[in-house]
Amino acid sequence: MTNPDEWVERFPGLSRLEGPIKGLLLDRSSIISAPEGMSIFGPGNSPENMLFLLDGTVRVQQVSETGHEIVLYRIHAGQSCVLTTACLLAFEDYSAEGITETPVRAAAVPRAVFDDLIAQSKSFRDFVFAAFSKRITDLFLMIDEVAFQRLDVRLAHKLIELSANQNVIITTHQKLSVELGTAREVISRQLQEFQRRGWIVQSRGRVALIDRPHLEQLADHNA
Amino acid sequence: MTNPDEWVERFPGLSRLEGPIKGLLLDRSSIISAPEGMSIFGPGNSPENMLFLLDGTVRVQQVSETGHEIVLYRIHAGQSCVLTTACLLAFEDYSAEGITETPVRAAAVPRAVFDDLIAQSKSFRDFVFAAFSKRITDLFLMIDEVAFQRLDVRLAHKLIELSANQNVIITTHQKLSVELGTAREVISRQLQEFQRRGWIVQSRGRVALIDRPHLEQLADHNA
DNA sequence: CACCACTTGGTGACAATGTCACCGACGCGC
DNA sequence: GCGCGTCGGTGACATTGTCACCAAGTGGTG
Repeated sequence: MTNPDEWVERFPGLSRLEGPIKGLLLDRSSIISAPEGMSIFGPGNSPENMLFLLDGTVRVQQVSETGHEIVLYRIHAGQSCVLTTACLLAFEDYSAEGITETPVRAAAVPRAVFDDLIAQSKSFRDFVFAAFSKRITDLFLMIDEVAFQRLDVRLAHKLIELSANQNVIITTHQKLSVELGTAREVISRQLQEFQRRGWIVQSRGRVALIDRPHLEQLADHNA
Repeated sequence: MTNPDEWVERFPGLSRLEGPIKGLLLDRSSIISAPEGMSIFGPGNSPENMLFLLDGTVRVQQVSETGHEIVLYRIHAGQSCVLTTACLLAFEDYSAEGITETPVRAAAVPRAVFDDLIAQSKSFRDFVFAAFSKRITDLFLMIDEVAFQRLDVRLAHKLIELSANQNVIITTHQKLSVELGTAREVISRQLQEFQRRGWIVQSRGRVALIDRPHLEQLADHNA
């Protein structure tokens, strides 16, 4: 029941669950996999199950009526898609979409089991509400950024976030513009400016971070 | 237990609750009031209770580190502050604030009772999750608007929303700029343009809608 | 009433960002 | 090689944000 090999133990928020609850979760869930670049939920594709991500990341993005795209957030290993799933169930016609950014493994929990868990376990309730709360406060922050933050600051921030200990980012100007909800030309100009200052070096489909301290200083500017 | 005078009956999402659950909710909650213009939650002011709004509206807005403000959403009679409260409890240091826009009456439910209700009633769970989901999808839409929608379209939309069957809106350019997360000067210019077109008439602290059809047409443009 | 402080709104110059049309360079399959 | 799609660059222009400043209204006070 508390076998340390089970996936539940690797979830920071779930390892503290009561023993029988863990058993229920393990018995009634199944492990699924998906390759990179696959849409796991989106318009006309509501999943039947609540997903708990074991490995990989899922990018959640949105396409507006004007044709513009923007990345809303990412779901990483150890987090759940519960809120996005819940939104899909509640409002069939919303436009967000979840796409695997890497090969992904996840535990799928049927809705009925999910509801049982909520009813029976305070720890599980706390986990779910914490996830909702975190997501909502993150969305508040994102609104603030999109509305008020300068683009050079946001871009520097995003470069550092995407680099994740590497000094080279494999991406295109187009993809970066979707990350920030702006136009490709704007990204091109900003990256040119960063390169002129000697902070980065660009090549086709690639950005190399040369002067991380300066980028971080700009990124922290009023953030 | 199902007395039609009780406040629960006036909540679209709660009137279908099981009888004993209604009783618990009624017995363990208390009715509170607040005057207009009061901050009912915000930084350094976490409420002890979950609130269910009986009368009035609460405006939730945010102040960024740059000093800019933006209105995130409103809570109307028949809705709950649950998610905002949950966020406050989970993340003490977030910057959103709830302000009464009218005199307000609300039912206050202690956290422990709230947790009991979640555990015991599927209907109550559905109510709470629907509220969370609606809020999150609304925030998605807001991000889309802030990032991609033209300001004239957003302003026309906001004027119609704020007018609510009246043809006169009592507000200032400053307040409108906070609604849309932009600058006062920008609002002034747009309203001048609307007035030049004969759609509105401005006076100090007041906007009169003259040509609602044209405003609506602009507001629906790509939305 | 005069005086003062504050709010509200107007204005022009300029910066930052978004939009559009177009171009050349690169990579890939044939 | 050739064609074709992706990637990035560029200039002109529109929209929006920022800043400094001003003028008119509003309300309080002596």
